[in-house]
Amino acid sequence: MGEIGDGHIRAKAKPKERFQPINRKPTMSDVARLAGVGAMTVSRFLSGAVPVSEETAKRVQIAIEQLKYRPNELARAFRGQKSRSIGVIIPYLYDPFFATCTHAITTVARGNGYSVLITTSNEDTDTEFDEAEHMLQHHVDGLVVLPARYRQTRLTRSLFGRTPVVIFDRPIPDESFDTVLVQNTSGSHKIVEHLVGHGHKRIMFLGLSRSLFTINARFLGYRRAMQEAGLQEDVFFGCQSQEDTLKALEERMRSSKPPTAVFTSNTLATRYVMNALYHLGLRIPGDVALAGFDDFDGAELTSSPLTVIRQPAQEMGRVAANLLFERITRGEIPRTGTKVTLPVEMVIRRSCGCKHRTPVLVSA
Amino acid sequence: MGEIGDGHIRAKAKPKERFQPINRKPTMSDVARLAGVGAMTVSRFLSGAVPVSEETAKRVQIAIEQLKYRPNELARAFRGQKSRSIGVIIPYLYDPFFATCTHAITTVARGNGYSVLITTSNEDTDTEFDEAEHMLQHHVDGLVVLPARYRQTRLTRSLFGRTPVVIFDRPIPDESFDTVLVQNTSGSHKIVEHLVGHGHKRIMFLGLSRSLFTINARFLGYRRAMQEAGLQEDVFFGCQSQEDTLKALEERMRSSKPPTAVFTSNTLATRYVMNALYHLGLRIPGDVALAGFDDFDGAELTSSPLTVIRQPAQEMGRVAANLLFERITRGEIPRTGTKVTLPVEMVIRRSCGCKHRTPVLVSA
DNA sequence: CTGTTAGCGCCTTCAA
DNA sequence: TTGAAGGCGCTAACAG
Repeated sequence: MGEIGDGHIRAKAKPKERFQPINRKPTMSDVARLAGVGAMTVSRFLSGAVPVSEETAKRVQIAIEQLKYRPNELARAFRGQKSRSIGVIIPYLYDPFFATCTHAITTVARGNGYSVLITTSNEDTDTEFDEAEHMLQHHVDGLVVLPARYRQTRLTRSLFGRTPVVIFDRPIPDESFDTVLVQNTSGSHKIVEHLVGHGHKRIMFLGLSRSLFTINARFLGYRRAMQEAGLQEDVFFGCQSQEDTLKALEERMRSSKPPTAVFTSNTLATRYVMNALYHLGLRIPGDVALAGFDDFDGAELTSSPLTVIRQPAQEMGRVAANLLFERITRGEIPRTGTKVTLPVEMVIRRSCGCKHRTPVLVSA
Repeated sequence: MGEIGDGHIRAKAKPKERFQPINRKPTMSDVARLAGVGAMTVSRFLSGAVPVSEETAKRVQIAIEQLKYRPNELARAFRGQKSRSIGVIIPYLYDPFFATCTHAITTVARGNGYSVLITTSNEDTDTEFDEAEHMLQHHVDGLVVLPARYRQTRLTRSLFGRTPVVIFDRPIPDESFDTVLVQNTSGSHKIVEHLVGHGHKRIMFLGLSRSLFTINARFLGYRRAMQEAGLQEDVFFGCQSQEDTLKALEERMRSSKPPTAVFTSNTLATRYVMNALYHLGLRIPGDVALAGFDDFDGAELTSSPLTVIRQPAQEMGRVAANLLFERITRGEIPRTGTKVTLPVEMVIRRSCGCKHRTPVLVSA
């Protein structure tokens, strides 16, 4: 008793009701009552934007601590019509490349005082659509989407209304979205050129499917490099599984003109090919040289450290997030989205035939 | 004109205001007005819990589609005092193990109609604390936390109040939290036993620091296995970097009684050791056998496919999320949390000296 | 089966 | 510098 604010309990409060009724989180007016001020004063104290007298501030501060008051972000978001959260939709979280991008996004978001709502589409366009809906219902202030690749995307500008969206890693037809990509084509062009430089004439390309944007773009780089060198293409699409890859590779290697070098267009294909080569008893780079698109943890530990094109995953995430926050801040949706294409690097190790003991980086 | 509901526009509506005023997302009452019903009818139609006449339902349905109405989850959450979202705090998203766990958590969450708010602590206890605060302000209905390991944790039951929390992978002192772990000790015991079975007498242990729960637990498994075999320990803590690891390993390998086998207690140590051995010109398993805790993508591609203990990352995530949702549903916070310890598997490849061409799984 | 009222916690607006 | 009123969109509780 005798506490500051004692006399300010509203008359209509039931006798048993103390400052912090059990089982209910303290609200701003609880704090206000305890501090003997109006709720608005507490609000202003919290926002810091409007001056509050020192004396009052102290009382409010004490009340907040006493009640362990935490502002209700839900109410804030509801009231303010903005949630201060962004959504991220990616195919899989366990893909190291996606995870790294996402990590960068969350870091930027934190820097802007934003929360990140995350979900996975499992590469399914329907799931992706549903999750986008879900995020919009949650009134995220913006979205970063790494679109699922199978079937036709269902993401359109009209779905998102005035909510900014940044499309990531794989473009979608709608021109109005901001998009962040990497140099898929010139990267693979560079690395195939490197293989050509080693004197290879028969360089095989392996990939999952030409219907995938990134894979196709990488294929085009390979094609261009081969054409420029006056060499004949040797292409296999269909690295669905270890078995398919092995079968395809075995057939080619047993042919009269087997490839002397192989270029794999993503990590999975690289893995499959390495296993297949091991299975076939072929040494890298002695029997076949190997180079791949996309670096991965452990690429330096393989029997022959891999030469690869490295994508700037962190940078991609950062750029995408910054682009998004710019849009959120500006509040305007462009008719034509910004397209950013980030450079990649070639990491020269030994699988291509180079002799370096340590990796060499080359911008591509 | 003549449209159903035309006559129901409230008189007080300004003349220019049509059903969907530009630049404002449609609300439930917009829908209600257009359908010529009360807002509650729309609410009930949406919830599906209370019957609505077929005729009315149709009108509401049409109005919803016409306005492209989307329920405002923010308002729902605010109103209902629950956000239908859970929070996940992990050290790094780009750690494949963490990412895989998180993926499983998001999958379970989606199954329950929940959203996932995710953030990273960067292994910093202060960041972790702040982020936990932040999530609580967002009124998440529950949290899964993979605690940062350095310094003392600042997470306590009182911080979270009545919000359920599941602690993950690394326990913290507070007994009241539900916790999901794996068999760190018995897993490493098993794999060291396996090395002993190969006839090794001098088996070295390498790890980052004994102050880390998981590393210490794995060390204890090593210690027990060595004691049981009557062998002498050979331990190095301090695999901070490639250099430190190389230095320590080099010294031991040049000694009069060099280890004939090495057990590494996490992926990073494994990587460092592999690089170091390569650098020292030692072959695996010819010169030194190697076995590690924690499997990783590509472990089968290394010059000598690695024998490892595999943690059930997906399963861990699933179990943790399910535990959390049980608590959320029940709504009661236990005095003493449930402790779940999941089994691990030994994946026998060739780095230990086994001759299998394909991996062999052994429960540990 | 349907409508009305009230209020969740906060902050904008207005008044003192 | 401070307070009071009102309403964001939704739904529980209570009529009808």
